[in-house]
Amino acid sequence: MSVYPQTLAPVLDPLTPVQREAAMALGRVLVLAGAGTGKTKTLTAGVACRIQMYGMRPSQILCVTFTNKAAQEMRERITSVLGEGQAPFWLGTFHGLGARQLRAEPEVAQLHPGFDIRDADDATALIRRLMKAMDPETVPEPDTGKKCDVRQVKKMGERIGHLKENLVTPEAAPAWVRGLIERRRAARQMVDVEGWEFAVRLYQIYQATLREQNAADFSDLLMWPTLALMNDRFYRDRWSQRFTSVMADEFQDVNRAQMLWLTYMSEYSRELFCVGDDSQSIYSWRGAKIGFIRNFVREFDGARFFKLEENFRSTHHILQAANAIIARDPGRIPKTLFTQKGDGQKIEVLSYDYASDEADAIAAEMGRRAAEGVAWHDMAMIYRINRLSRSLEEALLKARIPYEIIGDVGFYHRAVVKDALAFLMLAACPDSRQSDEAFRRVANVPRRGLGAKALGQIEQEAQDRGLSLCAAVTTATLPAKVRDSLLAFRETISRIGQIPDMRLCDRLDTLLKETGYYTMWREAASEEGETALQNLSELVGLAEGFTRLQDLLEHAALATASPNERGRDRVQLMTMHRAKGLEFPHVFLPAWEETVFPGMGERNYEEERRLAYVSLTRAMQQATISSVGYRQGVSARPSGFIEEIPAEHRVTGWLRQQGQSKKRETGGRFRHTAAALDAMGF
DNA sequence: GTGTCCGCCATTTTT
DNA sequence: TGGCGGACAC
Repeated sequence: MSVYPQTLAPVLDPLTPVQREAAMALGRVLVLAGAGTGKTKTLTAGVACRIQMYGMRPSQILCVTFTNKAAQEMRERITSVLGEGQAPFWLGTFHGLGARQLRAEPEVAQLHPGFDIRDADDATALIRRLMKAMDPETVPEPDTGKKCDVRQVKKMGERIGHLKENLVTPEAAPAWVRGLIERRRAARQMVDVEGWEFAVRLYQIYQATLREQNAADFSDLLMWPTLALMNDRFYRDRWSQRFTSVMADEFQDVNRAQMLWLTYMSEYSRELFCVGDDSQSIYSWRGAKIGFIRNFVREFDGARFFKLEENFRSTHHILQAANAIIARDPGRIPKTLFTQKGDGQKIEVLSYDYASDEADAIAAEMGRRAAEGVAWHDMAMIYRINRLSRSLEEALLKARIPYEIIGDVGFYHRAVVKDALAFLMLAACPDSRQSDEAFRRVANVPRRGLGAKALGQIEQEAQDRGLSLCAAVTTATLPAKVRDSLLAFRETISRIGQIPDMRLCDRLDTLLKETGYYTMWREAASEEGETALQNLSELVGLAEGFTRLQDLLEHAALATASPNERGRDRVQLMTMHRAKGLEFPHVFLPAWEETVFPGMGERNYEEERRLAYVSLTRAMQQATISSVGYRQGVSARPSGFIEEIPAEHRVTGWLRQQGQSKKRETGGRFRHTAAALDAMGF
């Protein structure tokens, strides 16, 4: 056993030998951490070792995660172990750290200090607008025949994102796409040539517009620093010499830009510590490249490799089921989870006639378990697609079971909140093009008679005279009524914007008051208006914590979680993707049917398999899989994944089954507990 | 020109 | 079930 300083005992003593060795390892390190094997714990210990054992300063450690939640958790853990101020200064999400790096030298993205960060919604809105503005005939019309419907906009947004993930600038895009088309053709794959060519043109206009507005989208935050690291030796030296160690969480999910960023940032130190699990790679559709984790050891000569296989979460049957399913994932790094917990319960496999039966039965069983003392929040329903939550929700409502759907629109993405921030933005710089999008958003809220025509006039005027939209209002040719109301609006906004020494939150409150925004919602006198007002007061309260507008805006763009208190005692509902990283004693997995799960098309079959692995390994004590014979009027058959679970680890019917449904006797294979039937009123 | 109603359509979504 | 685009009426 290795020797380590006494101060590290609280961190290292509780670790397993492999975890400890991994945490203490230096150089290029890959820790393959199976589900529930203490990934975060090991990473945290790694940070602690670097500081306490190897004498690195917290300011010299770069530690990156994907989610704010993970970053926050790490920060808390490190602080609790090493003390206040000991967490790395450069600890955050890829986007958060990229933003920080870009703020330091915005010129690498051809931006100016104080640039704006556009979230996904903003970017989509901009793309939609630009697509509409482009010659409509050049917009590719797929099967639907619609001009530029949501799907088309989404697809184009994805393509632009794809280009950026691959570090393709607008200038380089035409050649790159030509290459892509060639490659696909050579591989005899279908290529949407016209669509891609359109995407390139759109990308160029989109990026030019962002630049004009001094704004960066999410992908920019990483693409431009990475390009600078790649192409500018001095930039690279400057940045990589800052860090004696670079550490990454959820490494299986990194895309090309992120991988290169990590590589360059650690070029000087040659210290790159990555933790992840290739079996939990479920974001390929967002650009994640599973190859980076699978080829890590080959890629970096002399890299050290550790495998964490002892699971501290689930019981034996659950792990065996998960192991059996993931064992068939081709190309995986072999890994077998084991536990010292007991056998536990076998996986329950159930089938029903209809989706409503399934939902009712799950609700009833949840009620039963709650009656036996299981807390509501210790039970979760995890499904493949959001659409399924509706029927499940209905059943829970009917059974009066408290539930919470994880994955609703985050607080900062709500329209009201974005409106409010737009007022602030507009007030801060009405005469800058940077606030053009803010103007578009709220100039007509509440209604000031500004429609497409009038906006067109303003746009024209702004274009001709090089003004911001807000400034162009003064001289644009507009109907008198519209002009007057907009001028009044403009006056209000800039007056409040210029009040000196006003706190951000007070300014916001005043803006909302005087622009009639509060009144609009109050007069709506609807439930929606009610929550809007609540959100607004919440936002005003939140703004108290910020001095600079830019900080509030950045926080709003990069943060997602609602500031609401979480963890009330409710059953948790979420998608499989959302469930990654979480754990629940009781997990229900409905709709394991072919075409639902695995989803349609065999293209991403391997990833669907990994989703099965992720889903099953969320369960600590009991996992219940179900399927139905008919869903939405069409017959369905059980997911192939079900029979991949060895028979000795699964059982058909509720484990504590007490009786069979009379109603189902004819069907034969449909079973329910007596309690479930009672609850259903049979 | 703008506001409103209707009908169509949906994977997964860490930032 | 809801978000969006498009067709209509003021």
